[in-house]
Amino acid sequence: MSTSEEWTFPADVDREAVQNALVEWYEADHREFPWRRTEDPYEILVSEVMSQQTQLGRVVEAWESFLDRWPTAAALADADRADVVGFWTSHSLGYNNRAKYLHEAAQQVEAEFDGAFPETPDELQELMGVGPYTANAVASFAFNNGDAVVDTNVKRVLYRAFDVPDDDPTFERVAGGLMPAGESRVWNNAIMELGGVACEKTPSCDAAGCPWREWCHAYQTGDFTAPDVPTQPEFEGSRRQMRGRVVSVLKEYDELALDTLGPRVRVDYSPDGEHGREWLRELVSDLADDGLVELDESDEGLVARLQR
DNA sequence: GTCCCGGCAG
DNA sequence: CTGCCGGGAC
Repeated sequence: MSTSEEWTFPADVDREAVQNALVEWYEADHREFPWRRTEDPYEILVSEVMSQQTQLGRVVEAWESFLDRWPTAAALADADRADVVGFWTSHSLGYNNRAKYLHEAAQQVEAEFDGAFPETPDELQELMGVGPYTANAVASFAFNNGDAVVDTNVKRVLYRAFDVPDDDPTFERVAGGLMPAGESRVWNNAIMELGGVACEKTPSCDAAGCPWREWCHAYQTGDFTAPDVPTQPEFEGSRRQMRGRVVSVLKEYDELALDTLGPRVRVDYSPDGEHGREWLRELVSDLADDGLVELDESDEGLVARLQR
């Protein structure tokens, strides 16, 4: 195990051979995803946002029908927020905030970039919901103009193959240094493919024909430890689950009084109980602060609806 | 239970 | 830097 100070790429390893081996391995065979056949930055951004914390297999259908409904950034920018969030929840795409971010990003492209999609990682990061990973991914896959992406896959691969210390700035430096200049499109696809089908948590080096076996520190030593990924809190019964239910229920109605919404969110809802009106009002109020839900006074008291 | 091509707000 | 954000698949 090495430390992060002065970590340098192993001197006895031929970087160019490492690069070529991976690119050739990728080009010989890889999974076909529809977003790997487009260079439209909007279409790629949609795929990247959907892919965050959601398995790729489940994204394919959602991606196609999302683009069917909102084919361009301009079309999405004109959509109602409620429709975009409603689509998100009905396709079980997770974190509804990401639907809002995507909607906002589309509006930024129209308003701040005059309809011309940004092409550099720095400009892309100005879009809502786009951080370092997504910016480099879109710049790479749409414009072949990105830096090395660093996600949990890439970290795991570098950590195992070259014993890179588990430290974000080091991962970034090493990933950047390993990427062949001007080839971000194929490279970032290839290294993430490696993490996805060969160097998974439980690795399949031989079965997947990993192209780095001859250099791989883990393959040599048999120690396939991976960097720690913070384990997520329990989902069942969580606040996140309840938020999801609120959005999912509101999608089916124009508006709903809190005491009508409550029982559809929790079977044990009772207005004055522990998980009652106060609890629900706070939950919905936070969703309102997030821009996902609206909360209004009416004759029947407080009513909630998806935010337009 | 654990994983999944992160990012935002405080 | 920390807490938080959904939900299906395995």
